[in-house]
Amino acid sequence: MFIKKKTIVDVARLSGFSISTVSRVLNGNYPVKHSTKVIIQEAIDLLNFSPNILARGLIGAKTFTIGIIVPSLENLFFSELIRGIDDVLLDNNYTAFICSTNEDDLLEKKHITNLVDRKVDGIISISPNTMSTGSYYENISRSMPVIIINGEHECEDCHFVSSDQEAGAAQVLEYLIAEGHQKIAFLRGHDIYAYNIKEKIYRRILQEKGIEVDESLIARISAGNSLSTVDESKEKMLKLLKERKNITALFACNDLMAVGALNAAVQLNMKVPEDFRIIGFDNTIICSLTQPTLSSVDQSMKLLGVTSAKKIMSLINETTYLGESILETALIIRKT
Amino acid sequence: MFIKKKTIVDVARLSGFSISTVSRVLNGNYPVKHSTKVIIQEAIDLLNFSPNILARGLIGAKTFTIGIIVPSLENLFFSELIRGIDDVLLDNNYTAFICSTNEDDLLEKKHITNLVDRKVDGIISISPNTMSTGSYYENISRSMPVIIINGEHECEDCHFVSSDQEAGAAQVLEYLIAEGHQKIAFLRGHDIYAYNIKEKIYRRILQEKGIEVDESLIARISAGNSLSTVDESKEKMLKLLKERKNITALFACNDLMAVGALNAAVQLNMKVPEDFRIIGFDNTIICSLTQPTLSSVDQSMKLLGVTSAKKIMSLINETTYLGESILETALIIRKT
DNA sequence: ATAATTATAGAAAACCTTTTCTATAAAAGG
DNA sequence: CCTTTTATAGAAAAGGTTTTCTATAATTAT
Repeated sequence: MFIKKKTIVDVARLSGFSISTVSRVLNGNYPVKHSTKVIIQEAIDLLNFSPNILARGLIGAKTFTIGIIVPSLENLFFSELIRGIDDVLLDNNYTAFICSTNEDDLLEKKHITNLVDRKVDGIISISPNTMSTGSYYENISRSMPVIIINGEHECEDCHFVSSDQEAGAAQVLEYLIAEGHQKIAFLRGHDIYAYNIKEKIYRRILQEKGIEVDESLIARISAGNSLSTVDESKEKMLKLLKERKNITALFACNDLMAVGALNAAVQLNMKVPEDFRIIGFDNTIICSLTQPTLSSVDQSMKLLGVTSAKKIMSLINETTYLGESILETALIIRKT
Repeated sequence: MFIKKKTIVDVARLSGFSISTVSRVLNGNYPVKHSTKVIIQEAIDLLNFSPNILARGLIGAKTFTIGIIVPSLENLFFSELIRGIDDVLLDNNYTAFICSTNEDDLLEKKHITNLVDRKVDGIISISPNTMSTGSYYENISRSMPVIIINGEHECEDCHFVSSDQEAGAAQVLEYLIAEGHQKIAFLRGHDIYAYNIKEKIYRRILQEKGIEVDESLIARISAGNSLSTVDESKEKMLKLLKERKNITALFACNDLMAVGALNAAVQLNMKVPEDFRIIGFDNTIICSLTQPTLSSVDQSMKLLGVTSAKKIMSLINETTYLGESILETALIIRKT
């Protein structure tokens, strides 16, 4: 029913040269006489031929494919990150399988095995559920390059790229405490590194500053990166703010949660930031869309993406990459 | 350096049966004696074998891969759409190459040829630049199923899934005019179908209602789906609102543009919606995050995604799909 | 009991490349 | 002018599957 794509055999036949020679022209890795190169190139153009990447991958060479595993595409954090990765991949003729786990362990595992079956040349996983999928990454990191962004350093052969979440979180807490806040709530998602590390810093800084950690000020929602995160955060914060009227500030683990909290505050007719200061994390574009605009910690997602992509390219091509693997964060104070 | 993945040969050797029989167990499309099936399955499990999808694809069968071409991932419209597609793909053991064109013709063409070389089983393209890439789609639609979402019906062998953008746009204009607005601005992006059709309706409805179309009220920004869209729209609207102080309403082609316009109005201390009514398009989650919340036209992106994915699955598997290809839209009036 | 059928499983071709090995022709060296 | 080297290009193997064709064993029919 459908038209067949031209193969290297067609080019060979038309040009009058052998398959091998055509292949050499295609890859340019062996010497070919200029005149034959021209003839073959003409045939290639005429037939509009381009090599079958599956066959190329099959012979054991590279598939020019990597896998990107993200928790969700519904948080612009990941969109910007992917944009950074994509830019580098394009330059290297790579294409990505973008796999969204919807923050589901089982799905993440399924994606990993799928990517292996598809012989990707490497995997970049962003904020993975390492608690549960750790052994999977451990395993595949022995057979291909694996880069973990903003994840836990538990996998021996994995490579890591992270923004300095500890520093970012510390800045938030220090800023709030310096402003005189004592009752600072903390809003986080489920059990992954990105939230755990922030909670750890939250506890540490409070303690350092002599503020007792009040467990009832720590709120947790089920997932952190879906469209429903905003609403779930709002509900959670509505409840919390009604119960504990002396809360004056919130550190939210990402911007979606922060927006939810802001919506809750508005509904309760609280003045933001006078009655209630809110600081989010990631500094996604959403921060400048809300009214008042949202304070947040900038992670430079695009750079995070570019860095990890460059790193995985050099791992695949076995060249050395000399670049930072821990990127700076910066507290951006806006109107909340 | 890296560990080699087990192949069907390993399974055959371990189980004592031939490669063919293992393949038959794997695919379940030919009869195999129960007892041997059990033995082979044991070997498969023991070796943790799963078939190499490249090899599978190479023999001409399916690659279980489709390509998704989107203008951007930085508009949540596309995120939600992909989510819908993904859900269906997962059920069918398909994986997608998600290709973002950044609204660039050349890149879109590059993606298309790349997808063909990778032997995808089909392509879903969302809001493509058909003006310029049309012939590409025309071409590949003869060799594989192609679905165009919210695009122009210019490709003979392509299949189309769209939300009823005409009806949605008409509703907006009729609503605004019924409210008494006469000076209605229109904000659009570059030359693609999604914006062209809305402009067409804008002109038609105004005319029908006896309002003369004022060309200077039609504003155009360079691209419509990137992070910079908000700011570019804001600048454009600032200029327009300053020049033409009698504008009382705006129909923006998507939510990002509408947010930009809202920001402009706020900066000019205009009361929204009293002085200036804004209606966007797509009804992305952003609409409920702004203050005041944004009115918009709902497109049900997820359904759009699910529908096109189901359609392409039935095209690939040559089964018939009986479903709507034009989905309803609905005007959602919020606070702008 | 023998012939004809059916159930089951193996052998080999095909899919499209890359790459190693081999062969030829041209150039260089003596 | 003959031998050795070099430049160039072809032949063939390999990569891991699916599938068609073939072969054997088991069953059924006569």
